[in-house]
Amino acid sequence: MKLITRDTDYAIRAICFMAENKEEITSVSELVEKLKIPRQFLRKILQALNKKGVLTSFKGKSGGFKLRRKPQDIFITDLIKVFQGPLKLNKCIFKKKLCSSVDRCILREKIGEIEQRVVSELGLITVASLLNKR
Amino acid sequence: MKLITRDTDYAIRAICFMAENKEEITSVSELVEKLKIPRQFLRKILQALNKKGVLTSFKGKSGGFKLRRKPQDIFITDLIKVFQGPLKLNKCIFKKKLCSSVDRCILREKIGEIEQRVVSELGLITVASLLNKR
DNA sequence: CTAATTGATACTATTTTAGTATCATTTAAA
DNA sequence: TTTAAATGATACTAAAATAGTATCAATTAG
Ligand code: FES
Ligand code: FES
Repeated sequence: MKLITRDTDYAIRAICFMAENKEEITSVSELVEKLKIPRQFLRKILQALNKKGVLTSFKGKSGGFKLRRKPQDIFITDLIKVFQGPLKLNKCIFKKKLCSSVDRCILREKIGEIEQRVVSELGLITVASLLNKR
Repeated sequence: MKLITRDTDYAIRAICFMAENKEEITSVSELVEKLKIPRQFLRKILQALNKKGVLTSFKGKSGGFKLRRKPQDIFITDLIKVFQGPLKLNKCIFKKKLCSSVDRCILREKIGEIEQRVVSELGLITVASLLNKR
């Protein structure tokens, strides 16, 4: 049961690197060298982050990527959403068929509550908060 | 991001059925008919539950399965563990490499805390609690 | 002009989840 | 005692999600 998949993971690392290393523009080549992430996979990830408005991209020679927002305004949940879709643990497991003859399902309710918790806890974590304590 | 996979789901339904329907022994055939779960898949699931001590099995004609414990003593987390292994959201995503040059990782800590929450919330749900409100 | 870069897109590989098939063994009951 | 209905064990297949690769086109600093 993974809360964070590989692409989200790599995205977090890349963004942390870019946030620390204050050069305005960082290229894939530099990230590959420093973080040892497979090149094409990382490219795909950064392109997605660009499309979703987390990064800005610069084409051509000496191009690369740059954070579009400040580290304290980039939430881990944003990144999870980009790669893993909306943060839902829920998804009406029982298709409303069985687990309640009445029209409410205890298990689903409970999972809904848990989800709220997870979302709100995760919702507090920003890229900046991952860097602070270094 | 699924908190509960299909096999766990089916296990819960089957066990709820067996808990309600107070006949001592329930056969796969009956469950298949009532719950519309694929036969072989359900068999595999019930066999696993038997091995893990949740159910007892009875071989031969008119055999089947029976709850080994009372519904209030069967926790959803037990079932999750049977099919999905230990309840961990954690798994040191960053392999201790990057996200802290100091030797602690904020993200991991946070996820650890969230995990505790999830586990303790889920830990309160029993099969009995799913049936009560009908 | 050209080498270094991103954009777009299609493809492949691996792992996890879901489901099937089959034969052996057990047992209640005709 | 035979037999049909059950589980035990195990190996197999299918589908979906995750992880990663390959390639060519467009852009741009130098
Ligand atoms: S999970 Fe959908 S009705 Fe219970
Ligand atoms: S997740 Fe392992 S060191 Fe941060």
